[in-house]
Amino acid sequence: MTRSGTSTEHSGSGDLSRSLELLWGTGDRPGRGPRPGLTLGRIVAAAVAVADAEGLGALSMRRVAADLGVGTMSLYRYVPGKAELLDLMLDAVVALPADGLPEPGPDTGWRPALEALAHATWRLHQEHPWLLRVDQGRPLLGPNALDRLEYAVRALAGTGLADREKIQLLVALDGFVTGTARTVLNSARAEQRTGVSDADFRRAQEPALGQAVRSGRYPALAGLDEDVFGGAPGDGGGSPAFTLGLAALLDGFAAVVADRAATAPAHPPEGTHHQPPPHGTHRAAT
Amino acid sequence: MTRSGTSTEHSGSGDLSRSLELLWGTGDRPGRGPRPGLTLGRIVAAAVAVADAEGLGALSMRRVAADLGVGTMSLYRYVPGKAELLDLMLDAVVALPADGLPEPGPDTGWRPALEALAHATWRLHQEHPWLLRVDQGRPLLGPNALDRLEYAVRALAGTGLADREKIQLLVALDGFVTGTARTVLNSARAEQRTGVSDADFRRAQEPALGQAVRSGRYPALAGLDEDVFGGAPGDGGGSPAFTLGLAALLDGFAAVVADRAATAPAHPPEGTHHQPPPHGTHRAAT
DNA sequence: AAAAACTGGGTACGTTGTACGCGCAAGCGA
DNA sequence: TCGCTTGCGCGTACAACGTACCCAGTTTTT
Repeated sequence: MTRSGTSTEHSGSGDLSRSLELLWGTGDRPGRGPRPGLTLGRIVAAAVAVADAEGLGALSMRRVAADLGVGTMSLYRYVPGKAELLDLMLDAVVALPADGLPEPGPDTGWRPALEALAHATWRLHQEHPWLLRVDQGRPLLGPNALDRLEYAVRALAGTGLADREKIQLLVALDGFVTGTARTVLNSARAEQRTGVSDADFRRAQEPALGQAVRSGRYPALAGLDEDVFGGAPGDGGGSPAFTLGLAALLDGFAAVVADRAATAPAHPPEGTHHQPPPHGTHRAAT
Repeated sequence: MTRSGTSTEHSGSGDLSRSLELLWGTGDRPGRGPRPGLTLGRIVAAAVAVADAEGLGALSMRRVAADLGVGTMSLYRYVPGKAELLDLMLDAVVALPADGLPEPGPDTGWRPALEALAHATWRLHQEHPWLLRVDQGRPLLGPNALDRLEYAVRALAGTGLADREKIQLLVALDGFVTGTARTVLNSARAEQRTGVSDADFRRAQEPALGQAVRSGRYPALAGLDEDVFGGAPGDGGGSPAFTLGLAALLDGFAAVVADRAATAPAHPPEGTHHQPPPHGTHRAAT
């Protein structure tokens, strides 16, 4: 991998430090040769536009170059390869919504903040359905991804949770959102790609499934109402499964938070600023 | 798509009924020409073996054919294309574990059953890390997938939930499991593919992240303990985030179940067999 | 024996990511 | 001012992919 000609479909290939350099963009022009005719930003934006409009399948280096009116290989002056381009696309797109999320102060609790974040993430995946199809090696933390993380951690600041628990909780929440989003997006994409609607699809399966169910091997399924799988999958505020699951998950989190607050009441859920522990146990996050 | 030569990376291409036919295998030999030298099962098994051992990237029609000692194009006598092969691989692999899951009788509740199912699904993804990388169009329900669904629905039989709610709950649960699995698998795969360990990775990010955090833009992150992201990700019983999230989610489900049991007490959580409603409202699931 | 139906698979095409290297432009030291 | 160095734009070439097409060979039916 990474060695011979064709290889990559994944993000995050070899040169990690190079990726980070691009992500955090020092952007120091050495000023010797001719002035570059392109910018990283333009390339990433063009790539995102292609993916948004026609899906990841249509995203090729040739295509991006053509859209920018340059030769294919010119892109490689700015980006080491497609993998790194995907990393950049990811961070470009995960910026928090401009209209803002409710600021999780000590007055408002963690829950509305996390709920808003979950909905924002859900919307993010609806708007960029290719996000979950990127063969992401490891989430390269760029500025925008850090913004998101910062917001999420800030939301949990007032709780008595240990730092490690906070991260685990956030990973679980993100996993839930992306997992359910994946399900809904797969259906939506299949529908638009094959022209077969969800209902048509179930109708087509009916002969085979009907026979299977009637075989007696699936008694519980046989007892279900007819159209249990129907019901407005991806609209507005998220699918019903998303709504139901999110509420349940946050309820569960609330129990954990209440428990930690009870056993270690040094951290009242309502407090102005705090966290002046002895000293020295804090430092930069990695 | 599906029209010109190269196209597919997704599962579930055009001919849906053909896929179903393969999945449910009528297997009627017309008996005229020479006897086939291969079987669908052998092809699918070989393909799964390749994917398990070397990942989806190594899975090509040429490779599978070579492993079976036949010409590449011979495979197309058995399978319409790679997309359908992937569908078959999926259903082949999602069979419930042979050692069984706790049978959700009226005596034992729904929770241990769903918990066991969630862990089984988690393990499934650990054993076949390529599963979540398949560009699945729509989950083609094969016999094994139906087994899984049957088990899950049976688990919820005793609860007072509406059928639609049961499905939503199960979709949410599956979304959570696959979502968190994806996170863990991405890390693991990145580590093995690039040779950069998780710890190395964080060390490599440290210069960029450290500077970013020290910039003051991320106060909440700056306040975190050092190694919050560490801690045995993918071992044994699931990652810490998975464990924590699953418990929380099931707690939340429990509240929903309790609520439904309270408002419609016609369905006691403990009951022998039941569900003889007037009649006619039931029929096959689709 | 001839015909029909089927299997095996070689060849060829279009598409992908990208290694390599050439020609040229812009700034620096002399 | 000259030329050297550095970097830009990009044409060509290659290996890998999925698979359309088609011919040769084998088995069964008539």
